[in-house]
Order: sequence, then C-alpha cells, then structure tokens
Amino acid sequence: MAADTKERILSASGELFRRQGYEGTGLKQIVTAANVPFGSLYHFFPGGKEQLGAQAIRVSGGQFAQLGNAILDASPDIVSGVRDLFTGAARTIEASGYADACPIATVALEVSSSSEPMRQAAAEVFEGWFADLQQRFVAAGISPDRARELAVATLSLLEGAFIFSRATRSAQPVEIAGAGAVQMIELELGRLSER
Amino acid sequence: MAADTKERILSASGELFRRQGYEGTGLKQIVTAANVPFGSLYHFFPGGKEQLGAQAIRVSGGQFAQLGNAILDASPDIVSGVRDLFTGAARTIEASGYADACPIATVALEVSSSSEPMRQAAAEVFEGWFADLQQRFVAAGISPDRARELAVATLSLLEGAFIFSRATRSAQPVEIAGAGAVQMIELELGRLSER
DNA sequence: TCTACGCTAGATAGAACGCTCTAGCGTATC
DNA sequence: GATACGCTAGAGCGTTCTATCTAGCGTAGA
Repeated sequence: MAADTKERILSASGELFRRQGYEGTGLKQIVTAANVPFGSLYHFFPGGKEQLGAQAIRVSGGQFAQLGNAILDASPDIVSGVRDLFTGAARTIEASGYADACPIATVALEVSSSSEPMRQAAAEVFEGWFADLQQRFVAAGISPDRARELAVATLSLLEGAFIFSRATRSAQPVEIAGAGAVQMIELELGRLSER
Repeated sequence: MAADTKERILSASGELFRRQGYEGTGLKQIVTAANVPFGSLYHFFPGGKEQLGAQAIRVSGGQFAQLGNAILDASPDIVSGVRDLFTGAARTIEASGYADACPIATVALEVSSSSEPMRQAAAEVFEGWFADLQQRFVAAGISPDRARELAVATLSLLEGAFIFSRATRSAQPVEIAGAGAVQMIELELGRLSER
C-alpha cells in the first residue's frame, strides 16, 4: 500500500498545484485531499514541500505529455493532430469551469525565481514537450531546426492562451491559438511541397 | 506625501508579485520593500491583500500596455513594431536574470480559481491589451474580427514564451515566438495586398 | 513465534501569515 | 494657538504554515 499512498499524494498535489499554484496550496490540504496521514508525506518526501513540488511537476508534466502524444497518435496527420490537441484542451478547460489548463504553468512561473530545483524540473518537462513535438514535425518532413521553432511556437500559443482562457473564463483564446498554430504548420508544409 | 506612499506600495507590490506571485509574497515583505509602515498599507487598502492585489494588477497591467504602445508607436509599421515588442521583451527578461516577464501572468494563473475580484481585474487588463493591439491591426487594414484573432494569437505567443523563457533561463522562446508572430501578421497583410 | 522495518498516525513546535488596534505625529484651517 | 484629520508607526492578535517528533501498527522473513 506504500506505492499507492505515494501516488495519491502526487495525484492530489498535481491537481491542487495546477488549480491554486504551489504557494497557495498547503501541505495539510494535500494530505486531506489525498486522504493520507501527515507523517506519510514526510516519509515519502523527506525533502519536504520543495521535493514534493519538484516531483509533482515531473509527474504531472509527464502525464500531460502522454495525453498530448495519445491525441497526436490518434490523428491521421500532424495538422489535424495539433488541431485536435487545441480542441481537446478547449473542451477540458470549459468542462472544469476554467480551472484545469496546463498542469505546471502556474507553479513554473511561481518558482522560477525562488526555487532552483523546482525551476529545473519545470525546464526539463518543457524541454521534453519541445522534443516530442519537434520530432513529430521532423517526421512530417520539416528540418530539425525549423521543427523546433514550430514546436516552441505551437506550445507558446497553447500556454499563453491557457492564461487568457482561465482569466477571461472563455475557451475562445485557446481556439484562436489553435487556429493560429494550424495555420503556421500548414504554411510550413505547403512551402515544403512547393519544392 | 500620501500619494507617494500609496504609489510606493503599488510599485513594490507589482515588482514582487511579478517575480514571486501573489501567494508567495507577504504583506510584510511589501511594506519592507516599499519602506512604508504597516499601518499605511491598511489605511490605503482597507480591503487588505486582495484589494491591493487587484489594484496592483490593474496598475501593472496598465503600465505594461503603455510600454507596449510606446514601442509600437516608435516603429514605422505594425510588423516591425511587433518585432520590436518581442525583441524588447527578450532583452528585458535576459537583463533581469529571467525574472521580469509579464507583470501579471503569474498572479492571474494563481488567483483565477480562488479570487473573483482579482481574476476579474486580470481579465479586464487582458481585454484591454487585446483591444489595443486589435486596433492597430485594424489600422493596418485588417478586418476587426481577424484583427482580434491576430491580437489574441500574438499575445498568446508572448505570454506562453514568457513561461518557457523564465523556466529554461533562455530568451530563445521569446525570440522564436516573436518570429512566429511576425510571420502570421506578414501573411495576413500579404493576403490583403493580393486583392 | 519473534524480530525488523516500512509505514501510519497525529500531536506539537516554531515561525510566518494576514489583519487589527491604539497612539501619536504633522499639517492645514480657523 | 487651538482643533481636526490624514497618515505614520509598530506592537500584537489569532490563525495557519512547514516541519519534526514519538509512538504504534502491520507484514515479511528468520
């Protein structure tokens, strides 16, 4: 049951951090939500809140990548894959009452000037996302350098739109950003086929 | 000297919130940084931290808009204006040790599910930014609807890239996002001139 | 059956939090 | 010179925070 407890802590942490941020979430709130005793938290995370935060970033970031990759895998091509990605994100954010968008963006911004271990965890997660998406663009025939630029731009559109959608309580920014990303990618693929 | 004290509180709050977020910044830290007595804070902001936070969002958001508009005014056309906007942001983020990017994004994400007055303040600031940029695209001949989409997409690119740049300690995401925004706008203007 | 140890369980310490309170300073007005 | 009031000044309230500590449960291996 040990592994189960640790997973419940990480799962509850992920959800709370995503919605309220790192500083806005107390350890007591986490153990209550996870339904685990307080002592267990420090048994599994002797490094305290910071260690828990860093690990939660990696786990939540990894799950988000898995979800994204599953959507991209299920789509016939990269263009409709990216379109599905943004559409799915828009539906999720709506369905959660504009609470669930990026699992780590809030925490990443909060800690990037105050906790080096957590900042680094976020940086690694982001780099992983870049690499995943870059690889898919390369597979579609785009050069590695250009593919990385497209990946960074696509994910920037998504993350920025998440901020606006949560604050304005509207899925429109995510939808607009999705259309922009699709346009950018189609333009690139079009240039490719012209040669 | 009253106005000066209030301004110093808002200025210090803006800087601290931008770097550490809302929950991560204590009132004691604010009054220390602003060099004002604790009592003054509650004299000017009887609504407490939440009122201060909402006002800081509006003030900081307004200043950021002013800065952006000044850059756009100084540029010969909208395309180089947007380019200068992203370049300036990239230099600022570098110069601050990857601390100073968007003045309200961190707070907006933190509070959008926990404080309605602050969420609303952030939403109004963002809508103001959208309207400012939309107007400039309209002035360049783009239709209002399409201009709004371009404004939302451009600012999404900027905000998303800010997250990545702060976390990875590299200005590259902002630079890539800037190139993407410029490309989008040029494409739109090109279509316009083809008719 | 006994022992070891991973894990549960929660009380509690010590510090920091937001906020309230009273006292008094300084200036403008009569 | 006296009065009124905006503002300064900071002590201290109650709460909540992270983190530590000791005690005991439950299971696996000797």
